[in-house]
Amino acid sequence: MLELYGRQTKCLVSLDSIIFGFDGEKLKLLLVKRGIEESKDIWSLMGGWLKEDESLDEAAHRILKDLTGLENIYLEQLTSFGKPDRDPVERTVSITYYALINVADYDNLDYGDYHAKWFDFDQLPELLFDHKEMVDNAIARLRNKAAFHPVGFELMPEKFTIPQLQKLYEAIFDIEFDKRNFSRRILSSGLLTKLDEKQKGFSKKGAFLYQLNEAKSKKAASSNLYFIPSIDRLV
Amino acid sequence: MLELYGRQTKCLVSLDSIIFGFDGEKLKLLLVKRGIEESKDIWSLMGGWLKEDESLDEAAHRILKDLTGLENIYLEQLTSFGKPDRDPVERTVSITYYALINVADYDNLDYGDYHAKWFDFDQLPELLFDHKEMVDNAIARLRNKAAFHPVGFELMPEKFTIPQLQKLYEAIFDIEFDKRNFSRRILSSGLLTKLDEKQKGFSKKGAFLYQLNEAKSKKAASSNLYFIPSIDRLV
DNA sequence: CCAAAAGTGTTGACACTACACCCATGA
DNA sequence: TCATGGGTGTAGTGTCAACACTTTTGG
Repeated sequence: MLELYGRQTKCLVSLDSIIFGFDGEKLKLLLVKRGIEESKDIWSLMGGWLKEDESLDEAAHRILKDLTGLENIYLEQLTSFGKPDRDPVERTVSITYYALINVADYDNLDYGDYHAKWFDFDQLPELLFDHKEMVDNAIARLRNKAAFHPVGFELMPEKFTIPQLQKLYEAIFDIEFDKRNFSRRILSSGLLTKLDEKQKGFSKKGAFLYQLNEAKSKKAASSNLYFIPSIDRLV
Repeated sequence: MLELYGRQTKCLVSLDSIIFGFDGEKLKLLLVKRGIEESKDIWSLMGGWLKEDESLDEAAHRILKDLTGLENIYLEQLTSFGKPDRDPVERTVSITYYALINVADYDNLDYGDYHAKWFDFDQLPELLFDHKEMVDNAIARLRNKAAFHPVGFELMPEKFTIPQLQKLYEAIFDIEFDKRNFSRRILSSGLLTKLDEKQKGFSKKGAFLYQLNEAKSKKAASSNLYFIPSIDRLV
């Protein structure tokens, strides 16, 4: 180390979480209204300050819970942002996290004073500070991850249909897939268990419901076989 | 945001860089001896504190230069580490960076008082704090990246042979490749220009030297085609 | 002349893309 | 009965892994 601890400048550290959701049709992003003086009408990521005795992961979880009530979400760390003037009020280093959740499981979000709200990912409002850059970074990482790992299931309800899953991947990558190739690929992964039920109310024929095979998907999460065909050059 | 800026705790922020090197035979890691009171004999990553008016990237570059003299290195941000007790002296959040350089280009490193030294990657000494964890994280990222992008060339000298490049990839992944498949894959990428010279002094026959085709490799760096065969399940 | 490393081609298996028609049902 | 979305199969192509022998030359 170059210098002693004593004379170093300290700095605010914040955690900002990018929460992706899926409602069966479109990719969504969760945002809150920041409750402080200026920028009252600007939407923002779920952000807050790192406290004395918590780790980064713990802080990100605590902040998310305080702002939205969401608990036990799998958050993954992304990039740190630290330009000296990124927060005009005071210098802050911000570390981003992201998560994928199923919108239907968490639709009661008007929690506290923060008015968390789901936005269509392709119609985001203006965002605070450099939060747009954080979101761009996160979607890139999500695409990359989704191309090689079966992360999509985290966004689905417990029981889901293949066409629903396809819609999700189409939303993530913003392209369309051939449904024959898509279902072949997904089913051949062996991660899904076909149920004896069909989805009601959406299509007339009804699509079979599937469920994630937990045991197999644990294994698959750690490997890096690529998961979605014709994606390798898009990530 | 949950609370106002004023009453938040500030925190030391440090940058730690993991510098990988290759000497034609083995994968190397650059370490320095930390010059402060306790842990005098512990090797450490290139670390230092974030200052008032610099961005994270700028700080990482400055620190690397101060400790080793290395300049104009391409550093890429990795993960942040922030357990409350990770640095026993005082709470510090550390953001890691990594770089790939050719050992031969930077062998005059006994710079200042820091005694930067290259270690064989498979024979690292005990490291400071959680630096071992940082290194594990970085090698995983390097493998992932190297499997899909032609990053290996950054570690090679300007002119190099295919067998040398193969040794590098074998060092990174710690496995062996079939040399026919390896050279076919590398050459078919079109990134290399064959020179009219052979390497002298190593083998009796001598291997042809190649050079990176800069124009093509710029393009390839941004795409995500996977680069090294039979690697997809290893990353 | 021999040891040591360089260089080179083929084949079988598998995986991907492209593509079109029938099925089941609710309205 | 018809409109809507669900479900399925194949042929062609390309890419990957596996595999062994010849070449060059310094000692």
